[in-house]
Amino acid sequence: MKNNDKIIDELKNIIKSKGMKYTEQRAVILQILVNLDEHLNAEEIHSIIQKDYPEQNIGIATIYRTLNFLEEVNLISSISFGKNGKKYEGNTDEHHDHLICTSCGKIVEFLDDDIEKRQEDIATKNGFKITDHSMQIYGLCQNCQDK
Amino acid sequence: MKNNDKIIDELKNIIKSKGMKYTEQRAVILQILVNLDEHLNAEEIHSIIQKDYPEQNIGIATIYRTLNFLEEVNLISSISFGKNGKKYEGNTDEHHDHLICTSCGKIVEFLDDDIEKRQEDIATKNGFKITDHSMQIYGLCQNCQDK
DNA sequence: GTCAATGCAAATCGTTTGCATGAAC
DNA sequence: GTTCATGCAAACGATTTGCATTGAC
Repeated sequence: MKNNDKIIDELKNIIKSKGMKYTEQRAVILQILVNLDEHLNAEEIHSIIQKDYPEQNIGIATIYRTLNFLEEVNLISSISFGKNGKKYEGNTDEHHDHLICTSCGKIVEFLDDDIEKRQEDIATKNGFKITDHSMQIYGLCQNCQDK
Repeated sequence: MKNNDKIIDELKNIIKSKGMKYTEQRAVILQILVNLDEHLNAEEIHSIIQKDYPEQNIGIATIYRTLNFLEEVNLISSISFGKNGKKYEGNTDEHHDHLICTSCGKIVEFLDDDIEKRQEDIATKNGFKITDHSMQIYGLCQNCQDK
């Protein structure tokens, strides 16, 4: 739980520095994303709260508001699917990209230095500044190919 | 207009082979995406039709249905934005990827063989089959950085 | 004439917003 | 006590669906 405390401290600092107010809701949502090593969407986070934190009654609007805020201050990040909306994960130190199954939604994380470098080169060459280093490869995972 | 005829023939063949029916609407939508060298969303296509094909009165539902169909049979392809929805482009022979400005929506197409190869390697290593070879880099374009 | 495709309006899904209430400071 | 955050419900925008009508074959 040390990691946990650290990131909650970070949250508190950011909130204070922005003249905002620290709330239990924000902490719970951040903790879920940091602790569970999964990619979750707003609805899934809502369910987890109802199951694991039954004393909390967090509205779905608050979840969306909090997710937007946490992403803005870089404590979490999101990847978006064609239509299934967005999924979030707690930010770790290491940047990585995603391999996403378009059929079942399975996500594999990977990091490839060559691609990272090439990405930067291409962006620079075109006058772009990569803001979030986000890249996704869509395809079919083994299971879904077999169907 | 030769290119045009060719792709419309292709459309006709696909439609016939599937026991479906050829309609003017489907042809118009495909032609717009093939002729205009732009990335368009459903609403934009709708406007273009009202302006350039005033004799046609194509409902927005038909546009969505047609776009889904055309993408399924690989005559067009789409890229998706965070929330601004999806944009479509006519398929050319050469595959390419997209560099997308998250602020103004500007899109730059590029192709990098190294990345293509690495992508394939990574996908294969993880049991994935890349279905649509889609990759997007999000960032800020020159203009939007200057603001 | 049959069956698929269309246009329209209503429905749906994910997400956002307005507002009165409640909690943090 | 002031101000920000919350929960709720209503609003929203993009996309989909149900259904009667139209058009391709």
